[in-house]
Amino acid sequence: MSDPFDLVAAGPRTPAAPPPAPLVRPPAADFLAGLNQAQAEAVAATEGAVLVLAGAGTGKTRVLTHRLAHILTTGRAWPSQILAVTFTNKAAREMGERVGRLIGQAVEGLWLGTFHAIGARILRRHAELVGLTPTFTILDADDQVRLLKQILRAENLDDKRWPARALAGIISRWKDRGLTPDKVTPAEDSDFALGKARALYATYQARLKTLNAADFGDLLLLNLTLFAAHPDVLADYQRRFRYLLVDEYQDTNVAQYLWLRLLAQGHRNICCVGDDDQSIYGWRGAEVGNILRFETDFTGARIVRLERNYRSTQPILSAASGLIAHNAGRLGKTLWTDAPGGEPVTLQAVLDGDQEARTIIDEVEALQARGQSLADIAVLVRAGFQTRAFEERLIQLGIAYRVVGGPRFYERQEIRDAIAYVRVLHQPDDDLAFERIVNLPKRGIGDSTLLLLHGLARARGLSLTRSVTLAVETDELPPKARAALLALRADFERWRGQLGSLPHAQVIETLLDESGYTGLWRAAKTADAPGRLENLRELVQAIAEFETIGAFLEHVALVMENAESGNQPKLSVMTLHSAKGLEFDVVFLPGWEEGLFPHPLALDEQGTAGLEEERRLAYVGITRAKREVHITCAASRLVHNQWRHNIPSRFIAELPVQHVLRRDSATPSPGGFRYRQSAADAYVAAFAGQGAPRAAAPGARTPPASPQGFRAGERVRHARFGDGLVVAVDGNKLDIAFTGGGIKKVIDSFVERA
DNA sequence: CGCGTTCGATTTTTT
DNA sequence: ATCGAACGCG
Repeated sequence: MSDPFDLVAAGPRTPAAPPPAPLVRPPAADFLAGLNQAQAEAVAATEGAVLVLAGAGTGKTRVLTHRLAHILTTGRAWPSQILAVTFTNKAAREMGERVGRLIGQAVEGLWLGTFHAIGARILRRHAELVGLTPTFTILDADDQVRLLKQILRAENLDDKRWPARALAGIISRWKDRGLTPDKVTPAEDSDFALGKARALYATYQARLKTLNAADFGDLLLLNLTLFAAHPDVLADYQRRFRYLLVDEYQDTNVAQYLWLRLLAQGHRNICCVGDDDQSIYGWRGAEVGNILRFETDFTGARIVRLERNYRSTQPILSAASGLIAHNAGRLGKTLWTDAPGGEPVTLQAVLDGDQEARTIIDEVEALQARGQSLADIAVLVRAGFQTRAFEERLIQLGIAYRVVGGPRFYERQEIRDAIAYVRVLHQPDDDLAFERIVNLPKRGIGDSTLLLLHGLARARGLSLTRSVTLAVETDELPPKARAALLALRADFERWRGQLGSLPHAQVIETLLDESGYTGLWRAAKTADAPGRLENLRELVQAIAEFETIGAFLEHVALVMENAESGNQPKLSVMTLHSAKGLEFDVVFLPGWEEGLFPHPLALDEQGTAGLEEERRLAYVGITRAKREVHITCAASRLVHNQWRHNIPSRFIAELPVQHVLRRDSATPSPGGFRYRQSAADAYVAAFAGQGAPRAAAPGARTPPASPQGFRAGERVRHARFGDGLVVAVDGNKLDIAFTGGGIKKVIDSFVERA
């Protein structure tokens, strides 16, 4: 059987071209200095395939940036010969800035960006080879769903029973796996619309092509199509990219993996950085398998482990390690730190969500009173709805906070509307954009007129804009609609005419005013209208910074982010997912209950993959903290206006008790409440954390040592089980979390210090 | 065609 | 509870 992943091994080796002269002349800074041994190894291993297993807080970004600087300043490659991919724009930006700072000058010409941005860049250069033009539109999730909804209706499928959203998800997952419609086998068809999903996918792709559009998944998938059909184009990129650098490799999906494999075949210098324990995006197509299989995928790959943690205290690391050790199939890393001391992770039971918010925010105030900046405190929740209780409390007390991961700038209604105008201006055939604005503000062009235009467009194989030109010549339209369309067409022609002579930003400002769109918000008396007008002004300002409207639209679709307002320190409230990659002094982890965390919808029917991903999420949460972690669970919670009663999360019981301090609520309260409070404490004690020392018993907290002197937190080696970390000590019996996975009880005389 | 009411759904998220 | 979409009436 041929191994589909044997591409690199089989590919011809590209002859090496002479290396360029060093970018920066001596004194070339030594980018290996100041790194620990593993970090230096990861930076110095420039040739061949390298996997850097970078545990949380082990200096991953440092390695990435130093590696880039090292390659550049030693003259191994020009910036334009390096491809560095990330998942988020933020990560790409930070990498670029930090490399620039290291080298002492901005690096020009680097292929540094997100998978999607780079995919789009390549695709635009060769668009016609995959049936698009270089100005193709990039559809976001919203456009995608609208389009699918139209297709479902056209197929007479009940879009209530078969929601377009769900279909969008199915198609995206297929694209994540690198599957074009013809490659989806009947067996893989979902039960969506009675097995019609494959056919719908094909229809959708055909529609995209006629719209001259690509969705996010296509940005990579069409690269694969392009490379498969045009080996010369691929060979060109393979020759170009001397060094490939990939961040967050554990989050790559199959399509991204295949893309990397193809591009890496030239010089075969690919360095992937990631952490299998922080893979939390399986539900959107990420394949942990990519990182687990790296050694077999890339022949002769070298693996470097970064395990020395510079972020957290030992109790925090031990708690996290003990928890994640319950996962099977890990590559295995054990984080450690030199830093002495540290507070145990605290665990507290509360009665309900409100009390949880009160308890946590009280603690935030106490921290603040001790001089702790709000900017270094975070509340990390499992699900979005949990943020509400905290927001209410924070508003009530007037504490500055920000909820990370709210609607993005370009997802706001007014911005999407305005951009739809710009899209029509830039590409008149953009039907989705046209539909959005044709009757906004109201011009008397309703569903019936639109339906007629659609019919005409389909019959003639034209775009909507073009069918408007035809329709206004006939008398099929109601006079009012006809006049409105004529006026709109004339408007667009006028604005387009201005593009030659006036700056685009000015044309777009005119467009928004003259179309009546700005007026819509000026007339609106809702509280958010001024803010929306402000956003529109910001948008126009943003346009001015781009050479072309095309470049601006690319930016909006792929890069644009929320403007962060104000620089006053704020408490961060966000989901565990958005917290990945961040760090805080103090981290609060509310909602550790069965029914919420692990989330029932994440637990798959069979197998433990879902549970393990939830556990990794918990691991990500704990490892965000530098100094303090506070976990809470509520006995009852009001969800969707219904009381739910939960037992504490199984993850609580999985924390090594030596590093957990159970805190009983000491809130002075009226009689009945007090009784119920102690009931909540007893409740937690009954289910979880039984062995954990209680805050009420001060002085009894010196970590016990085994007869051989082992203490929790120590790294040990066992002849049979390998390396591990002591997570608990009970007499001469040690609970050890082994690197290979699992916690085992071992007699202390069978292990030695590692 | 536009507005108002009713019904239904509600993990995690980037691009 | 709350938000969004869909349907039906004026």
